[in-house]
Amino acid sequence: MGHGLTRGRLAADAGVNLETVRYYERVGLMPEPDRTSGGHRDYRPEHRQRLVFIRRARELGFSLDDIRALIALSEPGRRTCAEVEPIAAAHLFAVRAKIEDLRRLEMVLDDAVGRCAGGTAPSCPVIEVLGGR
Amino acid sequence: MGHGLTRGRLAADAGVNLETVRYYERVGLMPEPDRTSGGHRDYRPEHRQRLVFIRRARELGFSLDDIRALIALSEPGRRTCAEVEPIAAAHLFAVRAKIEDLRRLEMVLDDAVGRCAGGTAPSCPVIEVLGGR
DNA sequence: CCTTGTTCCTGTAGTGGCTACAGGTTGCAG
DNA sequence: CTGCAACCTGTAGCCACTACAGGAACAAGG
Repeated sequence: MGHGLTRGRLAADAGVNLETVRYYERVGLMPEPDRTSGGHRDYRPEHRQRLVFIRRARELGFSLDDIRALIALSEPGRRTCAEVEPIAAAHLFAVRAKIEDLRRLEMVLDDAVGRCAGGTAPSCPVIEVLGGR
Repeated sequence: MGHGLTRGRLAADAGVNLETVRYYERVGLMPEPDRTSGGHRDYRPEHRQRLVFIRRARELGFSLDDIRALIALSEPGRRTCAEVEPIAAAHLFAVRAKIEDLRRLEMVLDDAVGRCAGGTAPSCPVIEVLGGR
């Protein structure tokens, strides 16, 4: 009955899990599509574009709240850059902080694991780092 | 009535949220302590040591499942290193993978934000990266 | 037209690792 | 003995999904 895309097709096309589509609709990230006479969702190409947008933004680590804002700002007729930049810059900042955190923790782990590899010591360097015994 | 530590005291000493202590007990990471006559938890120093262990392991990014294993392996009388090393090494591997992911994404973001800063362009590089318009 | 099998529908519950709240009891200091 | 802080329990919420159960609709083959 529908002449557009089914939910399964849309999800596959955009590279997103089937259930995730319904979730995005529920939280207001995806607009409610038309329905077939039988009640099945009937998507159009703009839905696919929107879903790909969301997927890419998620891959870049933006939160769903950020993505809501980015979607609003990507509507035609907006002078976007000035409004988009702070969101992206804040996220970039957070990403860099996360990298720093992980690097510090990589060093501690690497050191402990390196000393661990030695052999059958009576106490383990990894456990020691954690304050055990 | 209790001559040990209260939950609040334990949590503060170990640098952990009050409610988190109860949560760790619920999921079997912290042993159930004795109770006062009135039903309040009454912790002893070994509880604090355990909680600090958990907190440090969390800071290093270990999952609660990993931590359960590490705790078991940190019991006295275990020849730990050979058994601890694979857990820590696997985690180190995951941390490095995460750093790689974040670095890739940092580059994409940095590039887009850099081009964004330019000014009042008609279309925004960040939005373009995401496939919008 | 009818059957078959896949996809879809809805609502709900679970994941990890907490955190927060409500409504009530206990502990302790003044 | 009063007052209030800290505790008690159970439960719900957070994020971003993912999975399931029980049933209806759709597309293709006979």
